[in-house]
Amino acid sequence: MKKLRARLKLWLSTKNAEGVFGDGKWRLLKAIETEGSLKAASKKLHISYRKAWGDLNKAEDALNTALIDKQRGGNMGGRTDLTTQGKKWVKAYTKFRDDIEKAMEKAYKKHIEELAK
Amino acid sequence: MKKLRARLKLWLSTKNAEGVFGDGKWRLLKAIETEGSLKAASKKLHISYRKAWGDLNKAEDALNTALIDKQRGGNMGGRTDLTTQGKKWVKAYTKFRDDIEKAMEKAYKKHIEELAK
DNA sequence: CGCGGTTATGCATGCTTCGACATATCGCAG
DNA sequence: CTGCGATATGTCGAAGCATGCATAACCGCG
Repeated sequence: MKKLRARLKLWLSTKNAEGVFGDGKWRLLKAIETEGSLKAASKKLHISYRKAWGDLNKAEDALNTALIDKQRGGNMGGRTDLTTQGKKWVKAYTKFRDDIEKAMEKAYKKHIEELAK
Repeated sequence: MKKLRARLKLWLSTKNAEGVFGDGKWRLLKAIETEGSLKAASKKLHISYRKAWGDLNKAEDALNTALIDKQRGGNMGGRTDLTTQGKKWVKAYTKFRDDIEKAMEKAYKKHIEELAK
C-alpha cells in the first residue's frame, strides 16, 4: 500500500439543479478575474471555451445572479470581468473551501494515515 | 436565489490510480457487511452487480489489500463478507467522512449562507 | 468600411462510464 | 449427479459530457 492522498470535490445544489456552483466554476471565476477575458481564462484552465461559456450560463441561471460582466467587440475584441456579486462569491467560496480542505487534512491524519501505512 | 445545499465527494488516490477508495466503495462495503452478499449489496445500492464487482476489484488491486472474503457455490450459492481489514477501512472512513461533513456544514453556515440569502 | 479579437451558439463527433446480457464456474443439498 | 443461487467476466449498446468546428454578432480603430 503506497502513500495515499485525500481529495475532495465540492459543490452547491438546489432542489432542481445539481451543479449550481462548485470547484469548476470557482476556478473559472478566479481565472477570469486575473485574465480579464473568458477566452484567456478557459485556456489557462485547459478547458474548452465552449464549456467555460456554458458553465457560466448555467451558474448564473441557477443562482439567478449576474456573476460576470461581459462585453463583445471593442478595443481588444471584448472583455469579461467579475461583478461585485461575482467577487463576493469567489471570496466566500475560497474561505469555504479552505476550511474544508484543512479539515480534510486533519481528518486524514487522524483516521486514515495509520491504516495506509 | 433559493435554498442551497452543500455537497461533497471524497476519495483517496495514489500516484497512478485515481479512484482507489471513496464514497462509492465505502457504501458498497457497508452494504456487504449488512447484506452478506455482493449481489444483495449491489441491489440495495441500485447499482449493477457488474459495476459493484468491478469496483471492488479495482479497490483491492489499488490498495493491495483483501477487503472482502468471497466464496462462490455452496449452501446459498455463495457469500461475501468483510475481512478484518475491510471492517477497519469502513470504520476509519466513516469517521473520516463524518468529520469532514461536519466541517462542511459549519463552513457553509459561516461563509455561504448569508450570500445565498 | 474592413480588420482583429472576443463573446455567443449550434452541431457532430468522440470518449468515458454504466447498465443490460450472456455465459461460465463453483459447491452444497437432495 | 442435477438443481439452485451466487460469484466471475467478457461484450455491446445507451447516455452523458467535453472537444472541435463552423458561424454570427459585435465594436473600437486605423
